[in-house]
Amino acid sequence: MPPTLVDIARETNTSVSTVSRVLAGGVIANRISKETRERVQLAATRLGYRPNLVARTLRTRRSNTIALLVSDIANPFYAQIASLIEQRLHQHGYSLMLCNSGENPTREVEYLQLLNQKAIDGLILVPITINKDHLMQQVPAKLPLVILDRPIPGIDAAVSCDQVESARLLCDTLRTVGVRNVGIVSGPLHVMTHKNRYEAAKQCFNLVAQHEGTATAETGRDAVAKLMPHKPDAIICTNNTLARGLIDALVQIENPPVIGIFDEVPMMHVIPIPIVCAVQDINALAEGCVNQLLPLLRGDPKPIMPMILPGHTATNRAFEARRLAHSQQTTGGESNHSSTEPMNA
Amino acid sequence: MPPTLVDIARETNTSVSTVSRVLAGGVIANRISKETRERVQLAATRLGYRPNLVARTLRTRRSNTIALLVSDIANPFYAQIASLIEQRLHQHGYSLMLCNSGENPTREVEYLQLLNQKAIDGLILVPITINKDHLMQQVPAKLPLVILDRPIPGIDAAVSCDQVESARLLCDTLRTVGVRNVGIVSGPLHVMTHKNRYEAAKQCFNLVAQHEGTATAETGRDAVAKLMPHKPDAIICTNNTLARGLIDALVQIENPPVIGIFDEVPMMHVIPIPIVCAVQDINALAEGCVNQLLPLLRGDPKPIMPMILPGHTATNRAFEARRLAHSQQTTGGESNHSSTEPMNA
DNA sequence: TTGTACGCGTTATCAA
DNA sequence: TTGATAACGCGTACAA
Repeated sequence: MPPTLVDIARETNTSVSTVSRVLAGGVIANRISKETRERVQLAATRLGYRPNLVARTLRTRRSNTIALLVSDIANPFYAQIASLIEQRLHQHGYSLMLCNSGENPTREVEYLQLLNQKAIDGLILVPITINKDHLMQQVPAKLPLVILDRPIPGIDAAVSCDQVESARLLCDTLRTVGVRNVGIVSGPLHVMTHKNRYEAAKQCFNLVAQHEGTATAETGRDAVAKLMPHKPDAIICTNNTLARGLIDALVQIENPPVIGIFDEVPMMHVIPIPIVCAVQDINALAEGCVNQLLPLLRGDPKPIMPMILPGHTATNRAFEARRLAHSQQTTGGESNHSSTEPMNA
Repeated sequence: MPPTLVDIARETNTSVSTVSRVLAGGVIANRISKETRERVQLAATRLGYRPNLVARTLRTRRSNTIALLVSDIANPFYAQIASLIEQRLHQHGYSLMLCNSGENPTREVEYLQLLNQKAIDGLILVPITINKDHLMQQVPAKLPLVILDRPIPGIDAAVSCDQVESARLLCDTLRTVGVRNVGIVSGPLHVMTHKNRYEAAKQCFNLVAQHEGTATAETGRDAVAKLMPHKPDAIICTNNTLARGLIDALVQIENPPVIGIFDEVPMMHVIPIPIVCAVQDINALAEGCVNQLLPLLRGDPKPIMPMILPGHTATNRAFEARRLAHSQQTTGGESNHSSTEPMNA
């Protein structure tokens, strides 16, 4: 059994409250005479005292724990975000409870219930189908909450990339190599993210074929057979998991189309197919989350604004080569594209 | 304020103990008269009662929470494992606390301390430098503990891949394309994993150059300049993060060497450089972890054995092409390599 | 400056 | 079959 306040009190001939006050530190500890204070501290370290955080939580209703509820932690995008968030939170004395909804609304609700029961202090949420009312019904209104990546209208603490701008950039970049007819492979269109991206892409080009399925690599792989007969100039994927499957199947095909991807795909530079991705600044997203959350945790009443990061695109080397070829082929010049920076692995 | 046992007791004219017993369910609930039992259950659902898990934990010393302490959750290898573990644990009613040591021993110890204080029920650990004694000093001896990926001598609950076998397979496969002189790029050699892999590779080939650094993509990138002048037949990386940097820098070079990687690298198939990886069966690792952990949590006294999964290698298409070319070039035949299965993205 | 006593919400023990 | 009561370990209002 680890030592408790009682043990220290007995050891030092004081009471639990005295010990508690000493170990609380700061101003409250200064109300204790220097002499007993030192005696208590000595005994505490000698006994190797560590406060029981469960008891403390029960008493204070604060667990120093934040929940991160994402749709898929296996997705490198969320994995990297999780890593950064964990680091920052740890610096501030918070632990991280990892919750994976797996795009499953039931699991999402289950986890939201748990938050109250476990006295979780705050939540960083990548929501699924949920709308604001439905969400607020599951979660105490006062819970510090930051929405990540998929903004929900009406919730102010949110950080995401400018989806419209991203889509526009992606399409513009595709057009620089003469893309007109596209195929789209998407995840389930009842998911906001997929739907928005799908619509955005559809609006910009002549849609010659599409393939919808679960947001898995398998769907991306299957799309090849379905889309290629329509000879698209480009294939657009509504997320990176789909893209990975697509690319994997596509690389065996001679003269593959250009690929446009919402989100980025690892090792892009090394892939011999022209690719352009709408990348998100993962560092800024994670940083933004934490910076929105911390004031809320403190009860800081300063008004919070949704944080919308600018969109970017990144192209790989094969795409740049294609672009060069295309610009020479058309007019022979005017190569004045705002050069997108290379993606860093 | 959410309703408590007291509220239900008042509402139903019973006592907290009765309510507690009813809601405990199972055999203990059957000792309550059917009539009051139903009355209590009705009130509970009507009030929307949810047990306060913090209070329960304080009383029972069980939090239904497992900690997963990994070296880097941003690494897709651990991210995938985390995802699978989370799913399985969630099925069994456990939550997951995500801890990232970031290969930093201090952070590791900090987190180990927290486990006691938070009444965490079990730990899945990817250890850093720690040896058994040092570890057991930080962690209560009775804590259900499974070591993942980096076995520690003397700890029985462990699941990992056969490192020796993996290394041998990797080297054998490299030799099938005539590799003799190698460069090695490694993470810090005081880390067990890197050291073991380094030694294994060194033993099999003629080492012409090496580069050691932090286990980052940057180190991999830097290695190119340092290793290439020695014209190695192959470059071996002691993990996937290093490999990603290396490949990224290498793809711009004409006539790149073969690459051997401990761990796998995403999108391998699509990369136009010959690659062979020692892959690990992520599903089996995660499954193994949970299967070792659950009996320990139940206090099941059945003896646990370290679980060592067989090693595998995977090659990409470029490697297979090289292999074909090589076998034709040498003797013109005897192409009887146990064909390694293609990697699935 | 210090100590006493209560409450956080549960589970568990002991009587009735 | 039930209820009163004591923990679990901590923080804190109130008293001294």
